Amino acid sequence: MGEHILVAVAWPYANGPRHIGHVAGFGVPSDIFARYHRLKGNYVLMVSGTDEHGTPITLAADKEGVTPQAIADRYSQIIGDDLYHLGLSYDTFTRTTTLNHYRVTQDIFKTLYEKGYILRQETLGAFSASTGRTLPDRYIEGTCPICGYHEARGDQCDNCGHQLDPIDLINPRSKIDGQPPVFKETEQFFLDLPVFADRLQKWITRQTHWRPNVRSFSLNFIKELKPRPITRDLDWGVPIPLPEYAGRDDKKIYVWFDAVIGYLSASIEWAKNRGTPDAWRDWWQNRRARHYYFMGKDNIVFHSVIWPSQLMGYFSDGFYAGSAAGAFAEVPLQLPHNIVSSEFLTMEGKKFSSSRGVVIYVNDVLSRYDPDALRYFLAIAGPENQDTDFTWSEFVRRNNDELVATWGNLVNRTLTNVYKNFGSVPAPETLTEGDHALIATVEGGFATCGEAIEQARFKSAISEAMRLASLVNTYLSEQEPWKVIKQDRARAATIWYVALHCVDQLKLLFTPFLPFSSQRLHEYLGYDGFIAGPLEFREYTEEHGTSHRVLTGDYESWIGRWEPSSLPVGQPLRQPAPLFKKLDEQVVEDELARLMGT
RNA sequence: GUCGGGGUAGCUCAGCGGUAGAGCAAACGGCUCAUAAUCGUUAGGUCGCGGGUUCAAAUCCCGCCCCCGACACCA
Repeated sequence: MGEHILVAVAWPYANGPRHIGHVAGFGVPSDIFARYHRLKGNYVLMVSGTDEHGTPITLAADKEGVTPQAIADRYSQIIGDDLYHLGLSYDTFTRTTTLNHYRVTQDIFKTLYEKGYILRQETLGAFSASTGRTLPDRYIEGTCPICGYHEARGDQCDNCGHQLDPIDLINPRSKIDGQPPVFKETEQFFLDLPVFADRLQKWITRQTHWRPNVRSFSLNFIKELKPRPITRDLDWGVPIPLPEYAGRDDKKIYVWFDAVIGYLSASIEWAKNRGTPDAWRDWWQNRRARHYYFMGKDNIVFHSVIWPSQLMGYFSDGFYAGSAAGAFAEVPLQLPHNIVSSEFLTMEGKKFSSSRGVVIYVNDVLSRYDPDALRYFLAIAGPENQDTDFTWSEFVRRNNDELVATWGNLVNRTLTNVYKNFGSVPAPETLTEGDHALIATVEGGFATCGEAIEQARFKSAISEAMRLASLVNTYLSEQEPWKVIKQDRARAATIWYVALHCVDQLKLLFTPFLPFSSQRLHEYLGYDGFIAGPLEFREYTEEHGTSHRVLTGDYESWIGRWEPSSLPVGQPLRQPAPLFKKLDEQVVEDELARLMGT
């Protein structure tokens, strides 16, 4: 009786390695959510990929004298590796430069165009004198016509704060090569957002389960909708699928229009790769499916307004949705059920900034620390409701004083005692009232933590699991089974059985957050099989001959369930080892020195 | 500038109309099975500033200060 849950995760932009702020905002939260729903027995489809079009990638390519594709290839590889090492369990993590993605994007563009939702309009654009490419407003600087500030940007003056138009700048010049930009008339395509305004307004008004800031912000945004340009004068992007643009390389679909389509195209790719090409419809053309989108606060409206408009316009038409048969026929593509946006992570009190060296890359952290240590920090101290600060001393403290001391130590003291004294799960005698009470409280975590995760309150969920772990520590301190065993071996066996049973429950409660250590614990407890198994990369070749790598996993074979488990009495334990590593205080200094050095 | 979010104990954060909360840090005590881990007790805040509404405000309203984001061609 599982539900169909689409977990749609923001697409990291492939112009560099990603820092921990990115995975804090949407990576770890979305993975917690997906893993939880799989344990619940729901049908989860978790998709994302690298976003590989747009101006910044072309600039990086120019700078290095390579092709945009080469830049995208390099960083797609690095970003995919990061997500793999962090254990983010995508069903499909692909890329926007696949043939499949181009086809889906073009079908949506073409369908919206034919249905009259895309307008054509002449606009005045700024172009680089040297390359002829579009110069985005923010890449133009000049003197502010209002305050005279010499380094005002084309979109805004940082000195007086006024919004500007690049044509108004005095002595405008390109930030890239210093040349004055060339202004000329150029045709662009616009998504006619105002025609969706009424439907958007009614739809969003009904979404009372959205976080209040997302909902009110979106409602406010749609009060002043204007047609939005969805093409750019660039040679890097998805080609415009109209006859008059066939073979032309000067105008492409805008990166934001195609990036959100990735949620759909990746789902279609997943189904195809799996050999069940229509399976994506179970999520996208199933009125009971629920779609959850995870992203940073900077791109709420792309998910709450613009992407829904694209979906409303496409509806049940076009090549993909329109080819549905049977129960899926005429069913429109489903709109988001919830938009889970995060705030931002800062670093030692400052905004992350790659160019200024204020940055901690994911691969850098994972080369020295366990993924669960980072996942723990991001889950319990991440920017869920407000900006939060990452500091190395806080990272070390959370790891040592909370993860290691409370949960790691509970597991370690329990396993080493039982392994040494009994070797297998000891048979309990009659449980006392207190024993039953503790078990009931810990098992209550499936309801309380589960409810918090469903509401995307991840900090609250993992805090509750930690609280339950410390209750078991208290229980052991009070019961003192290491003393009891000297007089009453049967009672000591019972106490250790109770503790071990609780550890077995906590293992499951922690699985969405700390999959690597929960899997190890699962094995120490003598179980076989995966509750959180390995992820894998698979290579897929498309019709035109190029291949790309997809991050995925065999999640259907995992065996954990989000419900109390019964540890079999007599099950032999395996030789235990500490679940987590305690970090030396020295790492704080070392890491800070490393930051200064970069 | 306009709109939205945030400013709560030394630190990181929760609470968001009804006698100020958690974790860590601090002080004291217990335990010694466990990665010198753990358990208990105590201490610690005029909840950014100034007004207002209310029997009652961290919580609602108004103004101000500071931080963050959006404001359409950066993603």
